Amino acid sequence: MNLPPLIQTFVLHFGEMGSRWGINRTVGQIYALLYLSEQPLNADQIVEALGFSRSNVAMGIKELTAMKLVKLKHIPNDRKDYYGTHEEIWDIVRTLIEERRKREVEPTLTMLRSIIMEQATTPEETFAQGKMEEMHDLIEMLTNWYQEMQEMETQRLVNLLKMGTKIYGLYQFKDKLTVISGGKNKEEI
Amino acid sequence: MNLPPLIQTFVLHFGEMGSRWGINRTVGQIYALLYLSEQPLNADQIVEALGFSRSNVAMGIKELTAMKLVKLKHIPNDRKDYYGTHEEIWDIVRTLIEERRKREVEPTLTMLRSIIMEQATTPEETFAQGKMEEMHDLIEMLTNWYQEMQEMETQRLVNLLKMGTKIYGLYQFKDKLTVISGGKNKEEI
DNA sequence: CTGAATTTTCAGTATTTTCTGAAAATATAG
DNA sequence: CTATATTTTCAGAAAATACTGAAAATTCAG
Repeated sequence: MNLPPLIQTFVLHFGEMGSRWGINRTVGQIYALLYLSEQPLNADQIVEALGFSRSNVAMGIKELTAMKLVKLKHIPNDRKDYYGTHEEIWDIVRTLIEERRKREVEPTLTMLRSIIMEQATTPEETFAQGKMEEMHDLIEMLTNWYQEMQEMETQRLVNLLKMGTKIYGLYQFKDKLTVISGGKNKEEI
Repeated sequence: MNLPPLIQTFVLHFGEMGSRWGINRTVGQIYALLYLSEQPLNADQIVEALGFSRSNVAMGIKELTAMKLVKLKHIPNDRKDYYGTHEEIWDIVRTLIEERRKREVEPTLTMLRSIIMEQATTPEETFAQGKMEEMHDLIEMLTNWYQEMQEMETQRLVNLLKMGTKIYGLYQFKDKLTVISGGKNKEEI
């Protein structure tokens, strides 16, 4: 590995973190490198920077592409494939969450629903079903909430997050608010 | 493994999911089993239910205890150690997030801060620092937001989540709102 | 087409992680 | 204290995962 120390630290850290999140070290490092790079990089440049085998890099790129975290780009008059990340960081967050939702949350909800449907035959099973239903409802609530956030444009989302729980203060006044905001432009809140 | 099919499905699914989240299959299954169980279980009961070795179960319990997901309990007139999960599901969510924050988010923020402090010597490094700063600020914003949510009592949090983005409609009226909510009980929003 | 450049695949090897049995440590009843 | 019940540790075996080089497939300029 032959990188400016400042970049190397980040790349290594990201590799380690990746392995705690079901992403292997190689893949984490490749992603980190691309994230920090102003221009897209080709596979040989990645090999040069990180010191993995060419085939390992190919596999890493394949995985990142499947996760929609990395996009193939082309440079005029160059036959090589170049790869880059989303430039907007919020798009990265959205992609990450969306992919996990599809691959993990949805299958889990499906599994839970089908178990809840079954007829329990012992008190033990009845209790377990209750717990699973509770989990199902929680996951569904969080998913729905997230889905709404997903649809919001970034700037509004950021404002809302910065606002934090102060917004809850507003919620307490929602009834009063309906009154003044009423009339021609009355809005359902 | 010798479990009612309805419970077994959940336990196996949870084990697989665990491995995508940096938790090993055994640990995931032990947790799932304890989650579904009305009474706390001892290590032998877990061995019996899941078919792992006694030592593997001991290690799994140790890990879950370190993550604060499982608590040691005792049953009168029984020398054995029993283990159970939080009974309130929101406590589980809070614990999960809090532990990841401590183990992953905080070290990452520390690393990013220290890199951002360094003096860049090339345009490449300067660009990379900019990206790292962007990431730092994003993580910090999400963490702060989460921290506020963390402090909220569960029922309020649930209301807020169910409310979803509708709350954003209120935000648009916050200036008007200050007017009516003013007077003796004026509140800063 | 042809052939050079490039990417992808894959079988085998290396590494890492998980799991086990046996032994050590700890706790407690008598 | 002693004996027994129980939990924990840990070195090595087993399994899973990651990585490589070589070969196959694909792409595209001429």
